[in-house]
Amino acid sequence: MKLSTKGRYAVTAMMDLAIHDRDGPVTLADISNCQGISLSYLEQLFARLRQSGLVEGVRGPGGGYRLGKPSQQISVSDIIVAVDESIDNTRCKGNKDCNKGEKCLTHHLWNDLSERLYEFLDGISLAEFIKDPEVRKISRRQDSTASRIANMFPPRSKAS
Amino acid sequence: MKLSTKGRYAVTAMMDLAIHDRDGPVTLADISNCQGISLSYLEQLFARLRQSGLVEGVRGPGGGYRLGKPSQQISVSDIIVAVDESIDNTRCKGNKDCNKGEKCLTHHLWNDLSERLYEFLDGISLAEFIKDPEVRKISRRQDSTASRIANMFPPRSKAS
DNA sequence: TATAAAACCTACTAAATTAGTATGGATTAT
DNA sequence: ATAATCCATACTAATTTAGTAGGTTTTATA
Repeated sequence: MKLSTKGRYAVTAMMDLAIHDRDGPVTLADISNCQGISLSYLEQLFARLRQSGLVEGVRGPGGGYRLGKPSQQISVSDIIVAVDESIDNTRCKGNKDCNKGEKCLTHHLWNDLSERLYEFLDGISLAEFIKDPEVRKISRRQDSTASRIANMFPPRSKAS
Repeated sequence: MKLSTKGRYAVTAMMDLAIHDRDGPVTLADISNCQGISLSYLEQLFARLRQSGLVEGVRGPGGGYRLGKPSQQISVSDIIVAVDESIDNTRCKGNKDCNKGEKCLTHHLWNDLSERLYEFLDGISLAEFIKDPEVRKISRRQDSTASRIANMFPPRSKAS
């Protein structure tokens, strides 16, 4: 279990999808503008998310990405595991056979901790976030057609 | 809250100190040998840990590092915060004033998540790990004089 | 008191990861 | 046909992680 800005980008992008789930697909250009992440980098992240079945892409105009399954079934762990590579954290995987005895003891303890952390984040689903009162406000403000049209004239700050 | 191999090194090194707490100070050379981390890198990490009061150094022969406070009072969060720099994760700190409205909403949600994670890891102390049955076995095996002498003739693999 | 073990300190370099750029193709609504 | 969008690959830049090198200071102990 690793947690870096890369994972944060993926999680916040997925939150975005969850928030607008009923408004139809969200384009990466939107997320890029809204969250200040480069478009191509997002594409790389979403390639992974797609491979893991967490999102599905819709091609062509009006397309974008939408969640690959209900937000209740997508956990924070799922997202992080999808984008961060495996990390193979100790060689011996906590089997404590990598250097007989003490050397591996701390690896074993670390693996226990890592496992607890994973389970903790696995217990938090995307669905929890869209229940946030702030989210409901935003979400209500944008009916699907309005947001669709708005998406066609994005603010275009400077994020390519 | 960030979680990288750097944080892992610090946590496992601290576990080492906690395990051998009653055996007198543990040298960085030992940890370097046992865990395969370079000595100088450990020195850098321990400089931080010392600044945070999590460890105290004992100079001279027979010296090393020991815990700066009881293992019950040192949480995993404490350790990670000490070594990983702040990460200033979103500019606006979840105040949602960094770009009026939606842009910041996901930041806000991320901060909530980050906070929950922090609290989770803050609830796990070093003391919990040394209760592990494997640990007690190792710990019992090494009385203080034996380990002291052993430390003077380290295995010296290749870690400088 | 000389010696060596260790912490402590600083500057530099190497490796890995994260992030971004560039370019083009494939699909599809309009 | 056009343009919006996903999709894919290759490359570069920036940042972080990790290690190297060279010291100094402190201190137990022979």
